[in-house]
Amino acid sequence: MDGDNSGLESDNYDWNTEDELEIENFQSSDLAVPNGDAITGSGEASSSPSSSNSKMFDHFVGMGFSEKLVSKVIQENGEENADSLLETLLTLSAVDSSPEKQQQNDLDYSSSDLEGSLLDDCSDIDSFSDNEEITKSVSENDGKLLTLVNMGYTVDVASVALERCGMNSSVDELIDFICAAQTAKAEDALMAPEEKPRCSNLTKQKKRSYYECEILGKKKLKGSEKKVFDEDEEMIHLPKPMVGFGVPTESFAITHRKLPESAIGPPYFYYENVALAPKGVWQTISRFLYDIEPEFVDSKYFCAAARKRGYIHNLPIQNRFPLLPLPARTIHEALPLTRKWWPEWDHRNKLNCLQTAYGSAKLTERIRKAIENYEGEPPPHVQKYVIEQCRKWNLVWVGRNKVAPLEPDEVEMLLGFPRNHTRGGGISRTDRYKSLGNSFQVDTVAYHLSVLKDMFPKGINLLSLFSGIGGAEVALYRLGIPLKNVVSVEKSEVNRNIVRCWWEQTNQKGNLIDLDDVQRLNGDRLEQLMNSFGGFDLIVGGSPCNNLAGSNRVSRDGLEGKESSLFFDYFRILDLVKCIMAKGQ
DNA sequence: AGTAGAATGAGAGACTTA
DNA sequence: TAAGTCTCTCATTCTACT
Repeated sequence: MDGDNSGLESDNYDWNTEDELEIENFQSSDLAVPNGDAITGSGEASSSPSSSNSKMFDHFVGMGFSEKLVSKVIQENGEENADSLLETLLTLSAVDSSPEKQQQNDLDYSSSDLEGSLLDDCSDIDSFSDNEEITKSVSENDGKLLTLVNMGYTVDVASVALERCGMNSSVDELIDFICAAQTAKAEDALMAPEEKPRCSNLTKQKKRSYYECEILGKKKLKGSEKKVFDEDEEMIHLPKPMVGFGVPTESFAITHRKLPESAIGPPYFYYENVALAPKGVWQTISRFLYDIEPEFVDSKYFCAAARKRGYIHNLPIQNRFPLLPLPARTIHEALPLTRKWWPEWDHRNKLNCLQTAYGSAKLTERIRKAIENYEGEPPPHVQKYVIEQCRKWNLVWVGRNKVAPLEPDEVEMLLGFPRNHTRGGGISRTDRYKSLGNSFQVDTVAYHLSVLKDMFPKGINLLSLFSGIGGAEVALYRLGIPLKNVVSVEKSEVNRNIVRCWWEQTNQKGNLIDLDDVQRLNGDRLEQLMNSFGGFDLIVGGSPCNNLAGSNRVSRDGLEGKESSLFFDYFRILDLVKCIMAKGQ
């Protein structure tokens, strides 16, 4: 430890939340949609001529233009050029929107409306990005209107916001206005008049718009303006060394931080994902999770294997303590039997990240043969090949010239789980590796959660989302924090069985409720559960990393990817719980 | 049907060198 | 300082085999 803590200072993060900047990025970029599909300029409408008419019509009506206006403009201009159609519609509607008419408009659209229009708008936005003249040709207010429409708001909504906030208002102010109106309306619809809790989702739609900006920003990276964009948009820098607010084995520690008002519990929450996500992902996650700075930690400071992860939580950070005994932190300590066979030319003392795939027996055989071709120490090129493969697949030495992948029980041990935690119950070896590879490093998580022990001597109620094999539950149990009621949501049946089995084996006194799908966990169900035991003390979850992880060559689509977009369900549920608990107070 | 083996790079940070 | 090199990454999918 060189005492260089600069990497941990707050200026190591760039929390540039300049709305205008992001909106600019948004405006001039291609569009992607939450399911991960990029929408190309051609658009669906033009790709299916048979339904072209109705689609173009529906497309603009769906954006909020009146049927009459759309019909008229299509009639006059044809439908070949969606860009010029939109321009005409925007110009006409801006002129047409009298204040009286706007006052009557209801600031009402559902999230599906937003998504729908976002989807539908793609071709237009893409084209706009290629045609700066169009943007320049409209007036300043038309530009703001266009920006809002591009972001998925209907023309009516955008017009009303512009009218109410005044022509000099910034786009950010306009978005704030729309968000506030939506929230007020949503609360009216959802809550009884006498009970309207102060709900943190006041900023939800705004945050959502940030998310959309992020998608666009990312797409832009792939374009010709990459360099400019990189310069303009400072990304989060990972701290070096990656020890978060502190780890037990290093002297450095930050013990105080100021959380944003909206971030403060109850409930406490704890979110986890891969540290090395595509650029912009952690900024988005952080913005959704109440602007809390992520704590990036490499579990190599806790055990013998690296695991670079980011954690966002609202837990206190002073008086943390580690699980005892402290785990072995070198390969030789963790796997003493390997020491005998470890060649001098293999200088590894830490394993790389324990992933879901593992080295094959055939590979280890090839390595053995490659080494056995030589007497004594193999030549440098062979050494290089062997070391390369060993690092790539986390192979360890188990005999003379013989390497092997870690056994599942060794992975369990390295990750802080009890031996045979994932064994049995009909799970295959491959699936054990997969479940373990997707799991928490228990010692790391427990260190962060340890502050709860004094606060909840009688135990906690836990909501565990994306539970996997129960890393959070195991961490809390090993900390000696009683688990009173645990609602565990996990899609994989074998994983649910593993947690259930562990629950029974450890003679838990509490109540375990397991559910299978976060997307089906709605407000009613949550309220019902929370009413039965009085709310959650802690909400833990590491949402899927499939579309964020560097190992994924096929679908590293970012936070809008098929699985990784489930992060938004984590946020949704967290926000719901906050609302319900606020209501109950 | 279930499992293991193998092929499939990009992206980004760390580090080195000119 | 800039460019080149090295290193690592909670994965996916197809094929062959039992």
